[in-house]
Amino acid sequence: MRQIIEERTGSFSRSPQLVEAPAANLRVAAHTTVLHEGDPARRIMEVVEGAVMLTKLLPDGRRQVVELLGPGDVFGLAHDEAYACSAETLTPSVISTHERSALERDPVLAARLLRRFEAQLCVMHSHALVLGRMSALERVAFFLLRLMPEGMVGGATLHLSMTRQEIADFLGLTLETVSRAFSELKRRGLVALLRADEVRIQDRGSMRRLAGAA
Amino acid sequence: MRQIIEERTGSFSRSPQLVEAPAANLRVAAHTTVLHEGDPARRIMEVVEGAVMLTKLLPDGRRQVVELLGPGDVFGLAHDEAYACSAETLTPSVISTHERSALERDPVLAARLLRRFEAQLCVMHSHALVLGRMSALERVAFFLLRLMPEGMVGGATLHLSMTRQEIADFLGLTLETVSRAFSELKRRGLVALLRADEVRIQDRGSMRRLAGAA
DNA sequence: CTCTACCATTGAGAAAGATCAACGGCGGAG
DNA sequence: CTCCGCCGTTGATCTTTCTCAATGGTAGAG
Repeated sequence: MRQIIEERTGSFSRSPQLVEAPAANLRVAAHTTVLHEGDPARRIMEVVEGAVMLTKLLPDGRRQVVELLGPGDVFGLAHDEAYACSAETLTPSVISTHERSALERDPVLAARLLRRFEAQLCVMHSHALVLGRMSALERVAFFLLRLMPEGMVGGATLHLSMTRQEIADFLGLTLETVSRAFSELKRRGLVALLRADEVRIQDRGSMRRLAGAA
Repeated sequence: MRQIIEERTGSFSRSPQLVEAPAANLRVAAHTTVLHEGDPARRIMEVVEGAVMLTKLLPDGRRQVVELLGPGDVFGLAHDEAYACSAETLTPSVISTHERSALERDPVLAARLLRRFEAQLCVMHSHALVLGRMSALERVAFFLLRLMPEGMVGGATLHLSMTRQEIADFLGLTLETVSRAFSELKRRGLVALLRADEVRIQDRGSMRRLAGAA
């Protein structure tokens, strides 16, 4: 896996204190595992460009995609010195990495991470509501609204860079249930499927109602 | 609700910069709603003593307990200037509150919050795995292990300060399913129920296996 | 151009959990 | 002390989602 295409020292978050804790920018292909759950947690990372998913596994192989990340989001968090999640790119991405020790030395970095952690924690709270209390159809509606930037015009079509299995692992469903939910949304006219991975939201109002005011 | 019993200016995190952003410690009775989802987010809070649960509601009344907090944990997070969750005490608690602006002025506070956010984000990742991929029995086992401090001796009994409904709302189940799971764990000898809210873990190994190495 | 993965869709049957309902116990109010 | 109300338990049934299985589409390799 780890098909890191390019690595260069970062022009990102450079500051006088950072002499021995350099930031590095990685350019990574799609479908690359950037880090592994359980590995020693040496660095903390930010998505600069692209999309990354964080996953956790149960011993028997059940998988949960715990978070979907875009530009600005932070990952590589540690519990007991080990990464709590694996991270895999969904699209070609640029990732900025920092020594963990830089957190104590670089207040600008620390402040940015603090703001971002707060945002990501709020998103996780919403996701808990989705996973704990929403039906399959509601989950898929929520997922599509979350991907579709608010200001996006009605005509624009959304490209999904996830398979049905990945969406299912994110929403706590099976791939068949996700597929059925897509078909149901299409049948109700809330959504148009140009291709399996090309979606247009037709009736945003009904989608929002389904997703519980997302 | 809001039965605040006592308020006093905090001896907590006092620092020279904090002249106009004082910390305040609140002493709060059990079963008190400390803040409401949607209210303007003016302050950020830390649990000093006691236990707090964060909840979110869907428009039709379905509820999810998104996080359980103990001493050191932070809440009062905001999305768009409004609290993302309601917060309710489970036991009599002491809560320290800070102006949000203190975050920019008090680096000690900011550093503490950064560490805590990272820990809470990791816990939320685990919880997503629980909600998305675990069976009812596994969820309840996970819940009990999470409450039972690691070092706790076999003989010690755990007091649950949550009703079956609250546990269900935390685990994404119904209260009946939670009750059945407790009975099943008892029947299998993994747990002893002295009273409905008094539990002893009898077979920690089997519990850990059920909970997927929690 | 064709073949071949892989991915998505759809259907039928099974299982887990939700819902509806009745009963029992414990604790606080009077 | 007794009553009443809330909470928990258990049972029966129903719904949703999972599981298993077959079929169809699409994109990349040869």
